This record gives sequence, structure tokens and C-alpha cells, in this order.
Amino acid sequence: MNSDTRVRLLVIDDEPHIAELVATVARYEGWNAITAGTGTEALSRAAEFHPDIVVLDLMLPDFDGFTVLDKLRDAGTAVPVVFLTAKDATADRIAGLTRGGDDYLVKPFAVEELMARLRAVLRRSTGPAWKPSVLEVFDLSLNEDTREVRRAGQPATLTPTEYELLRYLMRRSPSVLTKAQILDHVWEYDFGGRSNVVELVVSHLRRKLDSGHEPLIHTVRGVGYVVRRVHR
Amino acid sequence: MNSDTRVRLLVIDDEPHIAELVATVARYEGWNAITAGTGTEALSRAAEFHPDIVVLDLMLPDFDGFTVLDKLRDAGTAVPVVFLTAKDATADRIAGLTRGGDDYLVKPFAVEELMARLRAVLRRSTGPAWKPSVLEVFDLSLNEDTREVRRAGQPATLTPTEYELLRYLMRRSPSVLTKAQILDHVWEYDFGGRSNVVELVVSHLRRKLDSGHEPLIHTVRGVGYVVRRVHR
DNA sequence: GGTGAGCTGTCGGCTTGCTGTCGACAGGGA
DNA sequence: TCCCTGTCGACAGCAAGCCGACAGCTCACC
Repeated sequence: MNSDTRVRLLVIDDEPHIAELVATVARYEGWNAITAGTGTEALSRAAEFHPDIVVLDLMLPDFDGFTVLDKLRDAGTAVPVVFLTAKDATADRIAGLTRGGDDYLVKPFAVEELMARLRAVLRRSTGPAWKPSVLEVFDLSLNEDTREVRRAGQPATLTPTEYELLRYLMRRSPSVLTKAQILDHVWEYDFGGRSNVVELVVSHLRRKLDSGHEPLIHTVRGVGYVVRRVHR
Repeated sequence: MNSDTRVRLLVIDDEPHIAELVATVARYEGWNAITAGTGTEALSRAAEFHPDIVVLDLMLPDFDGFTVLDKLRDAGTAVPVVFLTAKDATADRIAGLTRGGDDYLVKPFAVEELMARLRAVLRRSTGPAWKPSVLEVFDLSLNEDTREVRRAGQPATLTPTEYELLRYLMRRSPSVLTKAQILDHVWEYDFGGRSNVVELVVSHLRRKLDSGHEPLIHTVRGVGYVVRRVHR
């Protein structure tokens, strides 16, 4: 009965906003995502849903995330887990969480960052041979493991923000993305400044990647940006 | 039906965390790993799984590790075993047991250390002719058997931590690794300190290996470190 | 056992360079 | 043409990373 091949994701967070945010983005990627707001609910949903991967907030109203993890593991499942934790959380308790296939992220995070980690963990946990994941648009390539970005074979050095923004644009290429979408995915979800940061970073990317070549980063006036070949 | 060429690993430990930790890291390496929490379970799983190598905790709820080992041997299997033992355990009893390809490790261990031993044991036990395993990145080489590290032919003297950290970076080269990943693989799994140890050791490695040469150890600001050639 | 050497981890000051704001200017569209 | 949107240089604040100094610990050697 489980012929559905979509990735099954369970998001456990007591803040419905956050849980739904993550679930929505995952569904947009074609995943099958459900949410739970408490540890108890999480365990019962996990039991029948059999997720491929779990996003787990460490702060839950009933019992803490580690307990949930223990119970998940006790139930015999080896499902990989990506933890969410508050900024000031006792960092030492997190020690050791990235070991194995698991990973963690500090709130507030950027959704694209979370999705990237989920994909990475999944890639590791499913199957032995894992191939490097490389995004390509014409002669522009981005390797998600080595973070290497090349234009026509020439390596480019990008800052973290530039890298994230480019990855998001390439991943969604050839779709046009609004500045709001970009802001919401690449910046932390509580980022306040509604300035021209996006434009600024795009201009840096252009200088580093498009100058001297056929432009691949295009402005769609009044709408947003897109990475693709030709078209005007 | 056993056309799968992956290494088959059986991890026997009553602490699910530890067993899963080891299994997950092994799977990440492309191995086929299963776990068992008791001696009885271990024997039945071994009987049908036919592991190539076994990780065995000496402290089990039903009977002790030595008994498990005896029964494994009685069953006619010569499978190599790597023991796990608590800090204060009688190391000498183990010493006598590590005949043939066997080995042991004291808890808490660093995962990379365990993986290195498993690989070494495997290499020894499979066939007589075993070639030394040497990691190379440009003119930097690391011999996992002799622990010899050379830069441009010149031998370098590394401390144990420096060696482990370098090996992990080289093994995963050219991927970029976060400080958290490095900490979780190279340090013991219960290491609490979230300090700047990684940066410190990297700075030592740089002084010993990169000074006066084309740098191979690179900082990826906001992300982590990587060992590879060129790029900036 | 006692002693010393070397390794490991902490602290803190300094440096580097990334990020976001501002503002002047350019260019497209009606 | 004129306005509005987008471009991009300059700059300041600040976080990340680097590394010297030191202290505790382990372990080898006597």
C-alpha cells in the first residue's frame, strides 16, 4: 500500500507557524509532510506514518526532544532526525548530534538551509553509494558538497549569502522568483530588514559570475529574478 | 543472493545510541550495517546475516561479550571482532583476546578512530596481500598504516589529535566539513566543550603543513574547513 | 612513586572580511 | 519626458576565525 515514492517527512514543533512553514516548503518540493505539536502526538503519528526523515524541535510542551528521540529509537526505527534548537540552548547537550546521519539547526534558521540539510541527510541515509549533488544551468555549476561554484570551468569564490541565494535560484531554475520569496527562503525567517539586500547580493553574483559571459542571471522587472539561459 | 559487495557489519551494544551511532556512520561509508542489543539477539542475527566484521561491547545484559565471542567461534566463524570496553575494564584480558585480526577500543571513543580500526582490521583479514592505504591530496600524503604524513616529500610530526583531524579532512576531501562535524567525528562522542579547539588544531596543522607551500587547508568562512588544491 | 615533557583545551585580544544601510545614478516603460 | 524600479559604490558595525599564552592532565622514564 505504500507505493507512494514521495519522501515522507514528520515535522515536530509546538509552534504551529514553524511546523507549517517547514511542511509547506517540503510539500512544495513534492514531499509528503505531516506535523505534530507535542511529543505524544509525534510518537503516535510516527507509528502509523513511518517517516523517512524527522524534523524535531528540542523544546516541546510535554517532554523534551531527546526523550522523543529515545522513544523513536526504542521503537526500533533508525529514521534520521534533524533537530531544531533555540539560539541560547545549552550547546553542549547538542554535542554529538551531527554524528551519524543526523544534523541540527539553530533557530531562527533559513528554510533553504533546512531543506538543504534534509536533502543531505536523506542522501546519506538512503543507499550506500551517494553521488555528489551538482546543480547546473548552462555552463554555470554549483556543487553542494564541495560548495564549488564554476562559470565556464572557472571557479568563483562566493560568500555564504551569495552561495545560498545562487543555490536557491539554480534549484528553482527556470522559474522566476520574487524578491519576497528569495528573502523568505534564503534569510532567517525572522529577518526584519526589508531593504535592498537581495538586489545587492544579486549584483555581487553578477559581477562574479556573469561579467564577461552570456548573462544567466536575469532581472524580471516588477517581478523578481531568474537564472536561466537566453530569453532576451 | 549475496551479490551485494558491501561490507557487512554487525554492531552489538546494549546502548541503542551507541549501536545506532556506529551503524549510521558505517552506512554513511556505504556499508551494510545492522545492530543487536543483547547477546542472544546478536547470535541469531549473526547466523543469518553472516557479517564480515563485528563490533562487540563487552557489557551486555544477558551474557558477557567473551561468551558471545566463544559462541560465534564455536559456530565456526572466524569473523574478526573489534571490542568495546569501558574505561576501567581489565584491559589485559582483552589484550590476550585480540589475536588474529581483532582489536579493541575504550569507551568513550571517537567515531573516526573506530572506523579507522575497522578498516584496518578488514584490510588485514581479507586476503594476505594487503596494500597500505595512503590518502593523498596534491603533494600532501598520509599513510594510515605507518601514520606517516608528508608534505612535498618532507615528513611532518603530528600529535594524535592533529593526525586524526587531518585524516578526517583528507578522507572527505574535497568536501567542506563543518566544525560540528569535525568535532563529532574526531573527538570522543561525549566531548562536551564547544570551544575553539578545532580552530586551534587547524592552526597547528597549517603551521606544520601549509607554511611555505601552496595552502591546502582552507577556511570556508561561516561554514567550516576543507582540504583540497587551488580554489582562491 | 616522583618528576618532567608534551599534548590538550580554555581564555581573550586582535584581525579579517561579510552584511546590511544609505544614497546617487541609470535605464525602462507609459 | 518623468517617474519608478533596479543597480551598485562606499561605509560601518560586528561576528567569525586566528593564535599566543597558560594551565591541567597524562604518560613515560627513572
